[in-house]
Amino acid sequence: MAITKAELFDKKQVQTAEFAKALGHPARIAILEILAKRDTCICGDITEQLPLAQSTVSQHLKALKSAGIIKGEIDGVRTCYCLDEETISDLQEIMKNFLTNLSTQHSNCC
Amino acid sequence: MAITKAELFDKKQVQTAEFAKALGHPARIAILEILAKRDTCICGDITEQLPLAQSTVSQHLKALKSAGIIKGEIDGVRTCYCLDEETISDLQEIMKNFLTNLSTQHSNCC
DNA sequence: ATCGTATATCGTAAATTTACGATGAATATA
DNA sequence: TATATTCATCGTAAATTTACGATATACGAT
Repeated sequence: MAITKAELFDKKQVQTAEFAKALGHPARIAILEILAKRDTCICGDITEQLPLAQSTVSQHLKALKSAGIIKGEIDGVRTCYCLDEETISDLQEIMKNFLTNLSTQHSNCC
Repeated sequence: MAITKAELFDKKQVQTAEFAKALGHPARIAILEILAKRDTCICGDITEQLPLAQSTVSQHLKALKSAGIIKGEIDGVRTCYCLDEETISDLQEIMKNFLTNLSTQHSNCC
């Protein structure tokens, strides 16, 4: 079962894992980089820049959105996507903390 | 198909996503934290500290190992796991770069 | 040589992910 | 109003992930 026993872990651990998971696909990394390159919101042209079908891109966008990393606003026919700076700050903080905790000490190992 | 069209993306993007994916489960986050808490290597007691079966923990360890984030050395009957400081440095660098690139500028959005 | 312990691997089941085409809903344009 | 465009969602298929128990392997201890 791909049931993740998330409830058996720390809230913090679950949150860290969820953010990491949201970044766990090259298409989503690429989407975030595309959004970052712009100083304005972006609509449909995301799909054109990726080697994936429109519906697939839409799915990845949904994943990023439900992780809170991007925002999407409807603007007429189009949907306007951009980064959610606030969540990205959190993400940055969480990852930094997690990773620096990993990298302190550890001398007499393997 | 869960076939990730990884070859269609940047090497850097694929690497970033792979690292993120390796961190994308609370059990793996927990394992890394357990390993970090020790200044010595750790063997079997990892399983005892997690709400998962031994075989499942072994699978997660394997995932972390093949991402290069931990090392495992056989020591008699037991296997001794510890963090791979070098990869963690890389990981830190990669994540920092990626995330700070996301968080620069972006004013006139949504 | 046998027994017990530690850990990896195998087999399996269920859920999830990734991907695509087709369809639907909403809006802009002719 | 009819048509075209944009994007989300549905249906579906295949691969992967997560999880477990059972088994295999390898070593240490008796």
